[in-house]
Amino acid sequence: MAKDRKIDMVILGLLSHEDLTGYDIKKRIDGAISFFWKGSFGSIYPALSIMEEEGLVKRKKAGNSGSREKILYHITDRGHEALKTWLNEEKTSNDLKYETLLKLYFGGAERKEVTLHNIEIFEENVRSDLAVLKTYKDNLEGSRDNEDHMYYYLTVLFGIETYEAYLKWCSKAKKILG
Amino acid sequence: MAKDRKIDMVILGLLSHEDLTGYDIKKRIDGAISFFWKGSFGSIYPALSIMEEEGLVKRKKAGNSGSREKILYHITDRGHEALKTWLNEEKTSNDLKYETLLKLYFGGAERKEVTLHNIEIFEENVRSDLAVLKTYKDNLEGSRDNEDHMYYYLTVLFGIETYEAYLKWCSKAKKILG
DNA sequence: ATCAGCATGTAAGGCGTTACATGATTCA
DNA sequence: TGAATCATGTAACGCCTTACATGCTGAT
Repeated sequence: MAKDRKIDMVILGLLSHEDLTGYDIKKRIDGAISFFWKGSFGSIYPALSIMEEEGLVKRKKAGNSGSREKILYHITDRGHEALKTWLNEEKTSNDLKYETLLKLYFGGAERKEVTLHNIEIFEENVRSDLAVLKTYKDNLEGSRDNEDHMYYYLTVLFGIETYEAYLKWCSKAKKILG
Repeated sequence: MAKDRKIDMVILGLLSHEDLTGYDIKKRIDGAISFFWKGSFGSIYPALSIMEEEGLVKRKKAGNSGSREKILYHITDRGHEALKTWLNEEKTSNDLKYETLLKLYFGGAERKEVTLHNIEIFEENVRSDLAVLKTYKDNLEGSRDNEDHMYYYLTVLFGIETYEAYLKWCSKAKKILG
């Protein structure tokens, strides 16, 4: 297995719920996951090929006759093992790159208004993302169902908690700079 | 200028305060900045060479005689312009990769205890980082000085606010999972 | 008919890390 | 004298993004 390619784990995690095509995987990543991870076709398709060779996933023909194949991937037992091994690894690295904070930190090189404006841009983005997260939360709380949704629910709660902290900070920061 | 190499801006930002060697720059990045940005020698030294060619920084000899040169870099006017241009760009992308949340999201593939344990690992890391940030804050509030420290202070506040939100979430999550 | 979305993939290149190589200086 | 830290740099490689190339399918 690759040393550090987390996209593999994203794919295995998604496939542990259901069989998916590469295209489906991309859509899932662009959904709720996009708040804490990203991935492009250019990383997904090659990863699927490599993992197929490694026996972590396998193809399931959707049985379309003459047309271009739509490739459904299925997780294998070895794939499940790899996923579990990763979940049990102590080392978990969160790689956070806030360009917003970089600009803030070096704000002294420009007029105060520029920094204030940058905070406002950040604030608006956070506000709109937070609104999305809250609809996710409401939907999840509306439909009372199985345990699997709980993990999804917890990531949404995480997002809401941190985004609200961002907003609180924005107010404070604007006041201090003001 | 490179399309998207933010390390350039980190370097220019640091040099806008004082002349530094590549080694110094690395130390600065590993300090307070490390909470929201990272950088290694393997990216710093090449970036300095490229930026020197572009006229954004220039060397200042420290005047050491026979020994291996210690290279002090100084920001040029063009460098200052580049920094300001970047500060004024509307597009600011925060690239956050939380492996912790990835593991949480796919927690359904393992026993609940594994997820609980992963949350606890996260919680402990956050707790110790938060303690560091709070000492930064206390030091900054102790020494009442110039405006430049204000930007640094705001990034520290940001860290404290979000880390406290993380801890709040950890408690909630453990209760929900428990 | 045409356009958006479904679907798979490749190529080029940028960015960054890790590990290595080298040597000076400082302090116990 | 030996270890830690200062200091600069390169090489190999890994990972990812962007852009491109190609064609199908379903709705209006």
